[in-house]
Amino acid sequence: MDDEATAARPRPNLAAVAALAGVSPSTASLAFSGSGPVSIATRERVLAAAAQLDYAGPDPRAQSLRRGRSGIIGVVIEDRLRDAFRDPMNIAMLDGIADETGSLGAGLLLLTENGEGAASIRNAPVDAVVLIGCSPSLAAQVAIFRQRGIALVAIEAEPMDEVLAIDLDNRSASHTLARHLSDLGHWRVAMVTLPLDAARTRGVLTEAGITVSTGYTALERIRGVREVFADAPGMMAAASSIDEGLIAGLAVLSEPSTRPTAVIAQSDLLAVGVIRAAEQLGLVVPHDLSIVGFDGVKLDGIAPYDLTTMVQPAVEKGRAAGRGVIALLGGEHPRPVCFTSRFHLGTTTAPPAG
Amino acid sequence: MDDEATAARPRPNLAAVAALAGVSPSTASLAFSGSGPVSIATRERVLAAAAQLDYAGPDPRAQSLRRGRSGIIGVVIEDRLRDAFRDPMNIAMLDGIADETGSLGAGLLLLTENGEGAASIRNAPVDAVVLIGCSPSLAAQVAIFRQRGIALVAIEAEPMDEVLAIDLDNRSASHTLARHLSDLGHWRVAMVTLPLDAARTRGVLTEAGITVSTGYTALERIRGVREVFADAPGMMAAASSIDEGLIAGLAVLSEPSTRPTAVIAQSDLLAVGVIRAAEQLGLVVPHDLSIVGFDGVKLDGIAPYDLTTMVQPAVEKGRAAGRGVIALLGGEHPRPVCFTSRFHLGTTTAPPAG
DNA sequence: CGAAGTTATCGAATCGATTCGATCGAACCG
DNA sequence: CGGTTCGATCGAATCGATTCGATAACTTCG
Repeated sequence: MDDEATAARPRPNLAAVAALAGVSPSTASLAFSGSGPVSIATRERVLAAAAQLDYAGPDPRAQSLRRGRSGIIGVVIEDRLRDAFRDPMNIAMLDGIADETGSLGAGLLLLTENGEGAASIRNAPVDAVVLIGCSPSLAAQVAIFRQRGIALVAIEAEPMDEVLAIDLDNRSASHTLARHLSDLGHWRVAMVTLPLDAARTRGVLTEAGITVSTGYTALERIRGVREVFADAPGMMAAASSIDEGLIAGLAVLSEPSTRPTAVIAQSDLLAVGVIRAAEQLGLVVPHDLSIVGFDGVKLDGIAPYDLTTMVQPAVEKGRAAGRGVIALLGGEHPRPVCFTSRFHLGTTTAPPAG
Repeated sequence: MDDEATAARPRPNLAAVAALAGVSPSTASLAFSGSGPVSIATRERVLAAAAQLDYAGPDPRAQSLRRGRSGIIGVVIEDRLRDAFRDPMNIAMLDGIADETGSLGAGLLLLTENGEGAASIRNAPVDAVVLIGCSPSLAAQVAIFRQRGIALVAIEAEPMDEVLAIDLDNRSASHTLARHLSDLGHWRVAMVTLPLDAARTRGVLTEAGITVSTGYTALERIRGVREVFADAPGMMAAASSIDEGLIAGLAVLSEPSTRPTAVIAQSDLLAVGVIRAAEQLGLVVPHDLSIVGFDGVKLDGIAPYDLTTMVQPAVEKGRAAGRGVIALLGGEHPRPVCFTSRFHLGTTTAPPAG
C-alpha cells in the first residue's frame, strides 16, 4: 500500500511536462530557465502542466551533466568535523566562503580526507575546492583535483602551481609578537605550536620534526618567532584548543629551573590553556609569566582575559577564498592574496619579574 | 599560452579511454566499476589507456544522472554557519551524521535556508536531507524536498509524514530539572529560552509568542518546565550562546523585587551567560541563585563551573540520523528514534537562600 | 562431433535536461 | 504586394556514464 504509493509515483520529467503542455521539451526548458524567447501564454501553459504533474523543476543532476557545472564548492577539512570546528577560525573562514559563494547555487560540500573520505575527494561533483589549512596529504589531494580539472583555492598553504593562494602574514605577525616580548625584556621564551604533522604528535619541538613537517602555518609562525629568539624551544599541541593548551602549558611550565618568562602560543585557544596551566602552577599572569596568542578570537564569553595577540581577518580570508573561487570559475586569473594581522596589546604581557 | 594550455586540454571521457584501449565504452565502464566479467588483460589495457590520457575516472555528474544517486547528503542549517556552529550540539550532531554516512561516498552538503539559499534547497543534488533543529520555514522546506522525492530525516522537529524523526526527551528532561529545583524548595523560577521564532526575537516570553512559535525544541522544554511551575516566566534569547545568556540573564535578574531564586536555561551556554549575569549583579551561585542548563556541553575549558544539567547524546543523535538516512536510501522503513537525556547534578543548584 | 553452458565483449537504449540551428508564420517596410 | 526580419517553437545532437540483452568465442560433457 505504502510501497505502492511511493513506487507507483515516478517523478515526472521535463519531457512529461512538455507533452502535457503540448510543447516540445526544448520549449519547456526555455520556459523554465527563462532564457530565450517564449510567449507568455506558452510559459504559463508549461507551468500549469508542471503544477498538475507535481513537477519539482529540472533535475539538478541532469543539469550539472549538461552544463558541466554542479554549483557545488567543496571544502576540504581535516579528519574529523569535530576537530575542525572546535577552532573558531575555521568556522569563520567557512562562513566567509559561504558568504561569497552563496550565489553560485548549491552550497558547500564538506570533504574529509580520511579513509573512506578519500573516495569523496575523488568522486565529489564539485566545481571548485577550497583547501582550508594545511593537510599532510595536501600534495596528493591537489594532484587529484588538478587531474579532475577542478579549480583550487588554498588558504594558508605552501604556494603551488594552479592553486590560488590566500595567505596570512604568519611569519611577520609572529615576529611582531616575539619582538614585543623582546622589547619588554624577555629572553627565555617558549612556544606552544599548532600540530606539525598528520599524526598530531604532542611533545617537544625538534629540528627533525620541523624538517619533515607539513604544517605550513605552524612552521611560518615558528620561523617568525625564531627571527627574534633563534633558539626558542617549543611544545607541540595536538590541536588548537584550550585543553591542548593546558597540556602543553603544563609541560612547558612545570619544571621551575627551565621555566620561560614568556610563552608564545600559536592560537588564542592554546594561549588560554597555557594561562590555565600557569594558574594551576600558582603563577600570576602577566607578573610571573607573559603570554601571547594568535587569531584574535573573541574571548569575552570564554575567558576573562584580554589577551595580547595578533588579530587575523578570518572571515575576510574566507571571503577572499570565495571570491577567488568565483573568479576562477569565471575563467579569470585572480592574483593570490595575503592578509595582514593586527597587533592587539592586551593585559597578558609585562616585563619579566626577575 | 596559459589559456591554451588550459583550454586545449579537454578532459578525456570514458569513450576516449575505451577507444584508445581498443574496447567498447561498455567494457571500459565494466573495467572501472569492477562489476561484471572483464578479463584481466582487458582491464589492464583500459587502465593503461586511462593513465596515458590522464583520465581521472568516471565523471561523478554523469554517474549521478545515470544512477539516480549523487551520494550527497544535505544538512539544512539555520541562516548563518557562524550561528549554527557556535552551538557545540550542532557540531556534535554533524559529526555523528558524518560518521555514519561517510560510507555513502560524497559527503555532507551544507544547505542554508536564507535568501539565495532557498535556491540551494531547490537545486541541491542530494539523495537525502537531514534537518537539524527546527526552522521557521520547516514546513515549506519539507514540502519542497518531498516534491523532489528526497528522503527526509529531522532531528528534533514536530512529527511529520514521510519524515523520519530523531527526537529527544526534551519535555520530560526539562520536567526533571524543574522537579529538581522544586524539590530543593524553589518556587520562583524563571526560564531563559532558545529562540522561538524565525526572527530570533529577544524579550519576554508571552503566551501569544508561544502560540505562534515554530521552535519545537524550545517549546517542548518550556512545556516540561511548566508541568512543574505552571506560571514560570521566561526570557527569550536570540541564540544559544554565552553572550545571549548574559543579556537574558541580566534582564531576568536585574529587578530585585521580581528576582527568581532559580533560573532554568535551555542550554548550557545560556546557563553560563546567566551565571555571568548573576556575578555581575553580585549574586552568589548557587547560594543566591540556582541555575540549571541543558545539553551537557563540556565546560572544562570554557567556564569553571560544574553545571547542573541534562546531558544529551548529541553525537548519537547525529549517528541515528545518519543511520536513518542510509536505511531510507536502502528502501527500508526505519522507525523513529527518541533519545533520553541524563540528569547531571552539579554545584550550581542549592536550596533557596530565604 | 554436436548440444549445452560459460565467459568476455559489444551495441544500443537510457538517465534528464540544454542548446544550436532550422523552420514557420506573422508583422513590417518600401 | 513581395521581400525581409523578428519572434516563437521545434528537432536533434549532446553531456558522460551505466546496464540490459545479444553475440561471439570457447569450454565442457554426453
